[in-house]
Amino acid sequence: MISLAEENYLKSIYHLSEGGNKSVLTNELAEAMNTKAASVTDMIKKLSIKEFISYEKYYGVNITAKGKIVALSVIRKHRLWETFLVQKLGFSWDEVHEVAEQLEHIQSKRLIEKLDEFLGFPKVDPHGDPIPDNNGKIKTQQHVVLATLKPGSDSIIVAVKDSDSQLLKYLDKIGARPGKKIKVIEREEYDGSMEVSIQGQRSFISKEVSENILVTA
Amino acid sequence: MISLAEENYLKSIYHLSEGGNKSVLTNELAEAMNTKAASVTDMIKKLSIKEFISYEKYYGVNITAKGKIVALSVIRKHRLWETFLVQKLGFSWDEVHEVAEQLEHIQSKRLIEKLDEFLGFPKVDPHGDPIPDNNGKIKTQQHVVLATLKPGSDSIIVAVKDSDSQLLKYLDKIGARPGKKIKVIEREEYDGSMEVSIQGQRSFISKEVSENILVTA
DNA sequence: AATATTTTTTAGACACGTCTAAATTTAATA
DNA sequence: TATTAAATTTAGACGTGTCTAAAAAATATT
Repeated sequence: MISLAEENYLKSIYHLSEGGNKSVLTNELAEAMNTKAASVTDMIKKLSIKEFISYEKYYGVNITAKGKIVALSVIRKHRLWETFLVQKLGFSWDEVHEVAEQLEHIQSKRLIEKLDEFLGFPKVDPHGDPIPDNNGKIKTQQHVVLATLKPGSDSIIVAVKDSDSQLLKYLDKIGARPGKKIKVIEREEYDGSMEVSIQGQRSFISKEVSENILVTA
Repeated sequence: MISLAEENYLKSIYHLSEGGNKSVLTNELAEAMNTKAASVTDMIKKLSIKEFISYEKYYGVNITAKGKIVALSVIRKHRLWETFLVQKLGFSWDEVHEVAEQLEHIQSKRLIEKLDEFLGFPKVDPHGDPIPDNNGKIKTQQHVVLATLKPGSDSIIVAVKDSDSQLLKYLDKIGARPGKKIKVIEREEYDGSMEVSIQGQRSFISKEVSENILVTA
């Protein structure tokens, strides 16, 4: 059996390693998990014994294939629940993260299969992030950070990086949701801020914001 | 904050005390919680300090008004989720209990309000048990155990006591679901078994079964 | 009423997940 | 390269919830 804490660690390691493509350092994890480095070391040892990660002292951890399966299962559940909350219960996309953090730990294969079916087998969640399938396969989206686009560029928003409620509320206000067309009108080299147009609505956005918006390449 | 274990104990105490109408003994609780008497004593002390129950050594526990609020909130969530699983996800009523045991601990007022609305503010769950309202008010149903009825009696099934999957599957087979009319054809005094008719379908049921079926008075 | 039995509580222990403070290792800097 | 700084691990502790074995209290039996 895998505990709630272990699931959360694996999910975090998966994300921080960008899907298992690089190692994750103790302090990074401590920051992400809102805990202390010493606690991370303890948990890392346990996950290592259970072979969910490989771990070399002082050099960070790497998630194993076995660990990835767990992480992707949790991520799948998280994103399906978020979709449910928005599409069926009428939550707005900035309200779903915390609740989904709890729902993602419900253990029932059947529940997730039924939920997936009930939602019409969605491919992405309300933030545009891809939902891993039943076998842990995830479509890595071909995307680019809005901040890197040059003036005149035309593209479509595919996802939002951060799930911070404040950011999402703001994006909602300027109409920036996955699927919408976005055009870069101007870009200020000094601070990286830009003027964009989303469905005719013009907005000035800071670099912090444009770095959180992912668009088609 | 109240822990998962504490919520489960309070729920159990509420049920065993029949809604707070009698005290609950340590061994009863241990049996219900699938744990040892010593563990129950430990937890009882904690719940007592937090004033969810009152407790006199060697004489069992009584749930307080404060404890009842917690218990009823958990029961409300449990029954709403069961309703969701059956009505929206297509679970059968014998499959929902375990999953609802997990879902009942999700902490989000908003989620439960939305879910309630999504389900059309149901008054009873799939087993016929009343769903407490937002303020912890619960309609105590006027019912009688089928086992006590005399031959010739006509009534309507209102609920099923046990949530055991085997029992529910069996009841499904003989058509015994809340809302259905049931007539006692004959009753064997020796072992308490009876022949009943549900929508024209005749079945012989043992005393164990008839004691789990609640009907209108 | 004295003794035996059952129920409940206490004492002491353990796994989990966390912490602080100190020690160790690696990386950075002079 | 010697020293300082930063990151990481170890040691020892704590709260939660559980357990077993033993002690204490209540109930039942002779």
